[in-house]
Amino acid sequence: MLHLDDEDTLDRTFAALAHPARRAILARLARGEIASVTALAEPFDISLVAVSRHVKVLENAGLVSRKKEGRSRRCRYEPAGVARAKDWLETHQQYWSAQLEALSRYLKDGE
Amino acid sequence: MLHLDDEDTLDRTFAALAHPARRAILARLARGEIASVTALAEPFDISLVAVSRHVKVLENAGLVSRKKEGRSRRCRYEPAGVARAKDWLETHQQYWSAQLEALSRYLKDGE
DNA sequence: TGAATACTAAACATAATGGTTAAGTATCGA
DNA sequence: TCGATACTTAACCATTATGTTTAGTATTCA
Repeated sequence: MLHLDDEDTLDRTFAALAHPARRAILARLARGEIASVTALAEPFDISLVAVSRHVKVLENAGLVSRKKEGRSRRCRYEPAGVARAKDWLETHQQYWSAQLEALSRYLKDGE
Repeated sequence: MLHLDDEDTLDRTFAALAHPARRAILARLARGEIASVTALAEPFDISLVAVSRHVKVLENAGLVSRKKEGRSRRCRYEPAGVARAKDWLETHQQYWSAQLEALSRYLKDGE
């Protein structure tokens, strides 16, 4: 189950998650809502242009997809992106857990 | 916001994870190794100064801790940071799953 | 057709990131 | 005490990120 995940993709994924507005947008879409850019922008004090670019960052990270529908865009959650980030974290968390006992022993001896 | 988790902390955590060198350092420490900055820098082509700052970014995000030990620093993995990031991802993944299930029921029942 | 809507793109200012080298601090070892 | 070691800090530079405003494109509606 060792998938050679593209480092750049992981970079873009974590970087996309590192901004509160983008996390808020993603959280909203993750609830199942399929929203336009204008609708997504509504809670924010920043310009629509800025929100549009936040959505683009999420899209480039594979966390969100955008489909043109008339003159608006239907933005939707893409579960694969979040799964990718979670997988990376879990891999290393699990590895750590497996080694926890050995580490614990080491710390006792070393300190 | 709704949850207690500091948005800034989450920003720093995800931002810290968004660089391949920092992920590599974190992955190494997550295996249980407690390494000096010099040891951590060894596999990289960048300067020790650059690595030292990467470790600092990880430290500021709560992913790693550094303890002075003689003239070197013992860097160690801090599980809380990774857990924080994973929790955020899981929360929103679960939201989506819950909604999906509800939608599925709705479609089956026709109401 | 012409105005309004829902964006996206371009151009710009400013701040943050990530690298460098040079200099400073603390500790160890002879 | 003096030099080497293991860093950190400072100063600098290039690039990227995030916001702005203005302009452009596509679509809908009167």
